[in-house]
Amino acid sequence: MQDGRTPAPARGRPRDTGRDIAILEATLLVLTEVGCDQLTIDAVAARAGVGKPTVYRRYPGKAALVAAAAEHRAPRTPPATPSGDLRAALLTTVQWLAGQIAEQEIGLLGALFTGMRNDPGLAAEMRRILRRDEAAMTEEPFRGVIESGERLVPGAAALFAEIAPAVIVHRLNFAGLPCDRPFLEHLVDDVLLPLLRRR
Amino acid sequence: MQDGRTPAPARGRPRDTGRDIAILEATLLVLTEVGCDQLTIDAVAARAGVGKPTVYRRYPGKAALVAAAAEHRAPRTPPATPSGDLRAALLTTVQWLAGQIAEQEIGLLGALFTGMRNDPGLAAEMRRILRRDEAAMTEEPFRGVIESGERLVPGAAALFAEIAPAVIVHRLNFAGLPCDRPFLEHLVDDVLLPLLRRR
Amino acid sequence: MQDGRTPAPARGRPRDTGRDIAILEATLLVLTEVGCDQLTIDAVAARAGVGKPTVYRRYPGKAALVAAAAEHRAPRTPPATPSGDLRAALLTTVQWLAGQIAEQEIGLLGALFTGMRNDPGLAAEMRRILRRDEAAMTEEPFRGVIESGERLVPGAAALFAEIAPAVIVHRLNFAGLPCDRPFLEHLVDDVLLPLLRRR
Amino acid sequence: MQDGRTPAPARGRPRDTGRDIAILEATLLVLTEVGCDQLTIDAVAARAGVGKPTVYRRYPGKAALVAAAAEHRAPRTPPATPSGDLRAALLTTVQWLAGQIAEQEIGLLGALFTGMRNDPGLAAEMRRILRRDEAAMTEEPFRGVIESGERLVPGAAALFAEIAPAVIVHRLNFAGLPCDRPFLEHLVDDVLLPLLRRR
DNA sequence: AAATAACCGAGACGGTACGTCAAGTCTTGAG
DNA sequence: CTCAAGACTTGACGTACCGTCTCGGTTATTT
Repeated sequence: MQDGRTPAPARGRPRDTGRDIAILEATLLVLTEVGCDQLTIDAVAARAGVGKPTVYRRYPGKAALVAAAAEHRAPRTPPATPSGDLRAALLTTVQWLAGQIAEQEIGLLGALFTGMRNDPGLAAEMRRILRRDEAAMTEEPFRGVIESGERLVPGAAALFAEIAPAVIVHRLNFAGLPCDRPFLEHLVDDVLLPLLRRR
Repeated sequence: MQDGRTPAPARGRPRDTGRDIAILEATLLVLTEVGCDQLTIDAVAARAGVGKPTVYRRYPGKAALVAAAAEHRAPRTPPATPSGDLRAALLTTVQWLAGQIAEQEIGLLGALFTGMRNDPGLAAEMRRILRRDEAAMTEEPFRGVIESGERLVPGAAALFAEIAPAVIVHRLNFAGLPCDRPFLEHLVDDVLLPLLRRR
Repeated sequence: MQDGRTPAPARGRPRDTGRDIAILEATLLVLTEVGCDQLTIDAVAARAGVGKPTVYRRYPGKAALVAAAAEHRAPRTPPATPSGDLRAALLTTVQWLAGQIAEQEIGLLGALFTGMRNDPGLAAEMRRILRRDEAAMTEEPFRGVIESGERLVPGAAALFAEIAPAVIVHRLNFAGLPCDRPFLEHLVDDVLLPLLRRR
Repeated sequence: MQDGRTPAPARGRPRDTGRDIAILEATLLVLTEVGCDQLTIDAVAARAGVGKPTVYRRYPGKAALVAAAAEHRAPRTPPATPSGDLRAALLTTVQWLAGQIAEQEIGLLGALFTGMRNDPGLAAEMRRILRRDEAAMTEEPFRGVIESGERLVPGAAALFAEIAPAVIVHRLNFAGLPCDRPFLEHLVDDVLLPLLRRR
């Protein structure tokens, strides 16, 4: 410890960037295999072919690791929606949304609950990630609609982002029911369209 | 599937009912003190004045114990709502609902995610408990309204039960924002009332 | 209460003698199967088809139970020995003795060590049993010899009882070698005969 | 594979030798305090100032731990014996031998019986230790005697090693009697000297 | 014949130790 | 200064057995 001024003069051996990626992808693999609370740092390190301290040098604990893995996922871009047909656009979006949540978020939710109580900063970070994803996925269906002259209530996109993910997550995790086509049509026809369309 | 005969001949020393209660109440105590994932069976046993095997004889693990403790809580009855005023009734109910979720469900959610992956039966059990509570709390606000002549869409209660808890849980846990008065008024005025009132 | 003279008026139901035997034989079985320290009261009770308190009503613990089981064994009578031939008599006896120790005592020795330190009374009891057995087995070879005119040192039987079992046990348990024919002949020819014969 | 001679490339952090010693000495301490079957791994770990897994990383169980502790003892060298006087030499040696067995082997015998059934390799190991000690202690008394011209039977040392420890152990553990001076003189005068002296 | 008292199987109980597992830190030797 | 490997402390895990007790029920003697 002889010099504190230089921000990062890269003294000694620099970190291997390949390890960063290997760790994150190993985390995602283990996460989907055994779930979040069964995930162990040892397993991640072994899967990534790195030592345990190499993981701890990057992340302070399991929660931060899972958060970083969530961040690392390929950015999820919602499918293009047909302009002019609000119902079809909403249906396409919620269908894709339900698939994403069902497939990928399952392990993440546990990590979120686990880590949030012990580390508020981490909680904020994970919320930021989730919000970014939701924002991306809720802009799409209204892009073409506005041009088409369909009349929507003010703040329709925000309302959609507030309700659609909530109802889908709640159905999957608390009701334990699948988000199949009939349910998604019910969601669009009985909830979203009545709410978002200008009355 | 009912059996007309005695379900169990009650061989051997019967379990001490006092211990059942002591264990469950100790669980609730520890749960609220340290949270769900920090809860240890040893702590529960010590708090209940009971040996560890006495806990394990009743529940196979932490998740089942927390589930049983949730079941054991005094049944939560929503407050009476003013007849005739749908908006006031909804506001009263969502306010109480938000309070319940914020205060009590905190530990349960973690347990739910913890146990769901390993034991589908346990997951079903916890969902049953949550649904029972939600059912009780969504019947109330529509009791007096129907008589009052206010016109509601068909299946209004089910729609309320589908949306209100979902949005509240999502806001608390994923957005990390409090369910304060302005939010609840927004929920009632901008989401629930437009949806439930006959258009 | 009209008669106080009988030491045990046997009020109430008397103990089932069949259980006594079942317990002891189950003890011997378990003892030879898993050894002494792996023996559990539960296993003995289960094997005997009785409840645990039925065992504890008779014996205060594992050590006493094993001691009683040792006592219960069929009294071991050494084989008849040829009169007049001291060497043959000794060889016959040590051969039988080695067989007894190798087959039966293995589990008992552990019990002896286990129980002796905690309960001096039990230790005395077990020593009494062992001594009784040894006494019986060391009288035989000298019965016919005395009449035959062969000259022995005074206290030959005691000397035999002091040395022969000691050397056999030591070889089996500490050296871990079998007491085969060559060893036994060595024991007789190089140790016992030179010692016992009047010089 | 460039070097076949190094037995282990010593990857990772090597074991702390200080812990090895601390564990063994703590084992000996606990052993002499509470005996062998009352010895618990937790107690040893606590006494050594060491975590339980640190003990289990080195030894698979209680028996192996006790065996290693026996091995670790300072090598026990018998006292020097007077040359030329066989009786005095034998008496000195058996006296010391009886003291050693009475004081130190107490815990070991239990461990031996405990571990022998489950792990034949361990049993062999303990026998090796015991034999090594016995070998050391039986060489001494005959060192000076041979020069002195006293005539001994061939294989006198082996005979001594075969009989003396056996009789002493048997008296201590099975007869439950102390190895006091009269007994030791009896052992030397009535057993050892008649056997070992050339007739 | 009825009452009494000890017996019985089963098994719950508090307790103690077991042996395992994971978390997060520290230490080595190599690069 | 980083890396892989792995030893380290800590602490909870879930299990096994201990010896005791409590239950419902049985069996003999005593009244």
